[in-house]
Amino acid sequence: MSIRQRATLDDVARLAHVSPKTVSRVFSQRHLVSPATAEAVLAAAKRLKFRPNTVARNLRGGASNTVGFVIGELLNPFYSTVATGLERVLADNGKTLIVASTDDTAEGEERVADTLLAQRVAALLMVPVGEDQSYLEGERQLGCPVISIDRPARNLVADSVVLENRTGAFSATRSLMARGHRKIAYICNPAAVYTQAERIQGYREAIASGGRAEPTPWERLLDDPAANPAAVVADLLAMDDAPTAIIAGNNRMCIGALQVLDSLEHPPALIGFDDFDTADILGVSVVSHDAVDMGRQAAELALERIMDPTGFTRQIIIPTKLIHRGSGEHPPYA
Amino acid sequence: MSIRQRATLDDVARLAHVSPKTVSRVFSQRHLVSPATAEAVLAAAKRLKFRPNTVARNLRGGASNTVGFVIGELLNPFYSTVATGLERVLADNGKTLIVASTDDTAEGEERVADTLLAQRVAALLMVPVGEDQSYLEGERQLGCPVISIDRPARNLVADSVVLENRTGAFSATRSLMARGHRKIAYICNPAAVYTQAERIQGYREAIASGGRAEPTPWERLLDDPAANPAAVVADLLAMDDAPTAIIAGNNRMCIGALQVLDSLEHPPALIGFDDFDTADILGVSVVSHDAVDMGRQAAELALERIMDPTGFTRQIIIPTKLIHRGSGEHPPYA
DNA sequence: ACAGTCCATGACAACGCTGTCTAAATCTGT
DNA sequence: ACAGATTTAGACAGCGTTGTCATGGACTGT
Repeated sequence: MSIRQRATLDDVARLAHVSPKTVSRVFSQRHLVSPATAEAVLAAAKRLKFRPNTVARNLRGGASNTVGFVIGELLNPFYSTVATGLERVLADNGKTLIVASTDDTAEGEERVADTLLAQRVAALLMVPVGEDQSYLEGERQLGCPVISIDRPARNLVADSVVLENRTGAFSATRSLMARGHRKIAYICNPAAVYTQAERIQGYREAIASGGRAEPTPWERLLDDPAANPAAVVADLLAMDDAPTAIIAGNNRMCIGALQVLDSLEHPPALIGFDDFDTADILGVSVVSHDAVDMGRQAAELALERIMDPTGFTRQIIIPTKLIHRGSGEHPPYA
Repeated sequence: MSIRQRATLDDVARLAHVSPKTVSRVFSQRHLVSPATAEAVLAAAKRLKFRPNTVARNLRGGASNTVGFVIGELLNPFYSTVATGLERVLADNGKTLIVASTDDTAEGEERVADTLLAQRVAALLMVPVGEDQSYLEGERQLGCPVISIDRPARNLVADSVVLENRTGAFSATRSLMARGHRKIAYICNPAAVYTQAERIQGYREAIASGGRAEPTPWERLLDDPAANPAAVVADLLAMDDAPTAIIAGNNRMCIGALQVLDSLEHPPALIGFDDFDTADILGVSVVSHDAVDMGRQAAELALERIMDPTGFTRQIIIPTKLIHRGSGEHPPYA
């Protein structure tokens, strides 16, 4: 249980009878050291269980090998999937990923961003929650690139990686229309976020392309986190003029809808947004996307900006794809 | 696009006409500074957009506010759920979480552990993959606590947080037996990991308690990552003496089993291990656990060890709970 | 044999911050 | 009004590393 002292460059240097700088070179620019010396240094380092201190290294070099990811909640599979993609690319480039979650509040976002910036992350990746990211503008000017994921940052010059939401919703809606559906519901909660706004727009564009100009009476754009998805769907189906098809704007609504539809003999068609584990078993058609790839692209964008913080910002759009599994392909039972 | 210089303590000190140390105090021991001075310093800091550098602070203090988590793959919901619990507790205690994944290989594990240790994490949490973690013994003696999650570390003195695997499997098996099942299968892949070994033992103990001494003919303990879960289940049910109930040792096997059982008129009873998103909709009974809590407890253990690296190591056991949802409660159709 | 190169190594300061010690100014009680 | 305690602030060094520059010896070509 004895706690020994951690060996430093100087300790190794002393043992190997060389200068600290030579030891430093062995661990970072080996080619500048003669093989014999290097070997002696390595032997000494091994004996002392020496391990270079990245933190000190970065302090001196002014660099940083960490990248911060500000996330709503790691529990949400979407975030953790994106984080997977990030981590893979970053690890391949010698960077480590620091994850911090915001509890999905704007204050939380600012607080954790602050913590990460104090750690001098080389770049800040985030899924913005708040309405305004202008508080990061200073840091960006100080050379810390900000990459916004899933939704664009507001009031801030930042690169972003987003989904092809509108097209995804458009094609889901069109697919239902092509099968004869005219009364197509769109349900989501919360609705007041970028992704839903985009999806709703895609949905409406598709409906409009079929001749209907005004918003449909089957839209349920909620903003109450406590709303019960199943109840919303049940209400919808109890209407006089009930929809024959439902598009669920996100996973939670989709699973809520499933709970209701399960017990129906002639359930309405259902298309979800965002794929989930058992969707194929359940035969649920969804508008899917590759969240790992989203993370990957975001990380690559970050690495690029770390190299060159100047230059125009970019927006990368990740494609979505309608996957037919049955639930979205049956015609209206009317 | 101009990149300004980042302000340091000294810059702020100069602007506020005080010594750097005073500025330092304002940001860490405010009560030792007179209110007037503090205010002046804060004003100067604000004007310069100064942000204390945690890295430099830690370098001097010899401490660290980061904790590393070595993980197989963030994509796996179990890992990301544990990470959630970790992150919550760590954030509450002013620490940030660095996540690094190993691709589930022993070499990967050693490599990323090395990277994290070079970052001087205050503690190393890990889900061990390799057969031997003795390579960490040196670091532990150097004062970096190691906490092993989900499985105990091998050849290393380390605290650990594991599930009540054996009891979970035992009670699942007994529950099936109580409903009249005598031919109970246990399927898992891979089988050569601690958690499965424990679960299998619990299963066998339960079977033995019913009178059967030797291993059952319905065990399918695979170790081929490429094995198709559905095919294994189909084979099992095609036996002359087919089982009337199945216990799936993990999520993947459980979902595989579902795919087969779905099409059967009289499916065998099924109990899975580890809960999943749509298990309630699908009516799948499972032995469940609270992975967030696992993370939480691991983090608390880590914090405790950071405070006091000496002292006896502990093993925390997280309870498992059998959740009845239907699939595991029907009697044998024989 | 001699200037001009090249190579291996080292001395020194600095990265941004804080622990430790010291000094001066202010306050306390009598 | 004075010793002693307390408050406030600064000087200095050092955390573990590396950038920069300097040094000395071994090479090259003529």
